[in-house]
Amino acid sequence: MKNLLFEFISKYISLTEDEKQILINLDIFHSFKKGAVLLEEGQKSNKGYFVLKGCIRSYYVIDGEEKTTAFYTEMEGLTPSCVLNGKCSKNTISCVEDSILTVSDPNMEAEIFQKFPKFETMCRVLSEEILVKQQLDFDAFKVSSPEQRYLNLLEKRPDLIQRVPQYQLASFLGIKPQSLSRLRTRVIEKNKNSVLS
Amino acid sequence: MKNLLFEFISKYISLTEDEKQILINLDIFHSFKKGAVLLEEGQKSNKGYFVLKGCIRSYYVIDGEEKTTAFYTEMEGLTPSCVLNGKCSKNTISCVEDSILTVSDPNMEAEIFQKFPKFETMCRVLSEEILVKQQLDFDAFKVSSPEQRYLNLLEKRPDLIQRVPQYQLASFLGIKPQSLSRLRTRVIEKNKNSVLS
DNA sequence: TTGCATATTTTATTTTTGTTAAAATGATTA
DNA sequence: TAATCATTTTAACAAAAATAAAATATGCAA
Repeated sequence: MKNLLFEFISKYISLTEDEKQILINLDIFHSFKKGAVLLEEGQKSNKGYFVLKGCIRSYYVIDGEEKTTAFYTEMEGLTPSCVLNGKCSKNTISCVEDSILTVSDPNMEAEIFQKFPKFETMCRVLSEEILVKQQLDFDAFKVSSPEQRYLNLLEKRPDLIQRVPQYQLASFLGIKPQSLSRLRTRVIEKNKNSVLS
Repeated sequence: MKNLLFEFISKYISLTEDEKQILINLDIFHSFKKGAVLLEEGQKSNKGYFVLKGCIRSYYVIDGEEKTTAFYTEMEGLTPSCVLNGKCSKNTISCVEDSILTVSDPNMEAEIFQKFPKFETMCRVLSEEILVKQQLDFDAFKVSSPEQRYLNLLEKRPDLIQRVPQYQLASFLGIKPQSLSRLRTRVIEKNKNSVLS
């Protein structure tokens, strides 16, 4: 598991064995069972997560209904908003599958950044990359119809459609589960026709 | 104008006069006329922008129609995706108003980061803050109806509704100009009733 | 200033999604 | 296995958005 993390880090900076050992000594690797709650609505937390294996999701409960807004899978990281703004969380973070995650907090980061400035450089670069990626995702969401969003998801993250229940995908796509069900039959119908012709 | 920038920076780090002078010497302050294009679709660029005064927007041209996805106003910054991924830009960045911006590129950043590591810390923190803020915006967008999005914009960025043509706001809200027009009359109608009762 | 061209907003018709309710299917476990 | 709970599908109807077309506003040149 550790190697997954170091392989990922190696894309940005190179670490000596000593540096790796220091990271390991921070005891950041943790396993969670499917359904485990990492952050509960109304609570505060200073923990950030990085997915080595598995899948976690963020959701809000609005008028008694779960609204899923994000999924994080292998090699994706998440810092809940409450870590930075100190407010109570409006959303819940939980594991969709059994997962292996790294867990860290600002104190640990400060310690590492002080010891290895290149680690802060990596985090800056990573953060900027993710920001750009998310901006593109947001753009695509805005300019697309629900059907286009579904087709786009099918292309870009086909695994999610397998790993995650449809009613969670629906709010992730900004629509209701019933609409997603309808939309899918429509898409399948169209494909039939285009294959025939 | 310079003071606006230094005031902003002072929220994150403190700069000596020498450090400020070095920043000024980089010649990052530039004025642009309304309509000026900062980045054109299909082009590459390594320039990032920070708005000191004015307003710039990002838009895509899809099937001959402009789809506005973002506005940046005072004290907001933008790094186009092509700066990081090196690909041709899919969107256009242009000035909605006469604007005063800082313009920078990765080389300039590298130079500053090397001279003042605290500057890189600021950029990391800023980037993480913006990332969290954008995630919250994206979440709110997903769980809201167009009408709720409009009301939310009215509350959070009322200036935009004054500064920007309605058809640009529409795609920013993920709908067509026609729908926004109808939606507004609906909202006004509701307000009438609630004022009467 | 008028008149024209373009930009922007509004108004009708069609399509899609939301809503509510219920049924069908699938998974879990007592 | 039956019983329960979770998830997906289907149906009917209301509401909202997309599409298409018209109306209005704006900027600019003669």
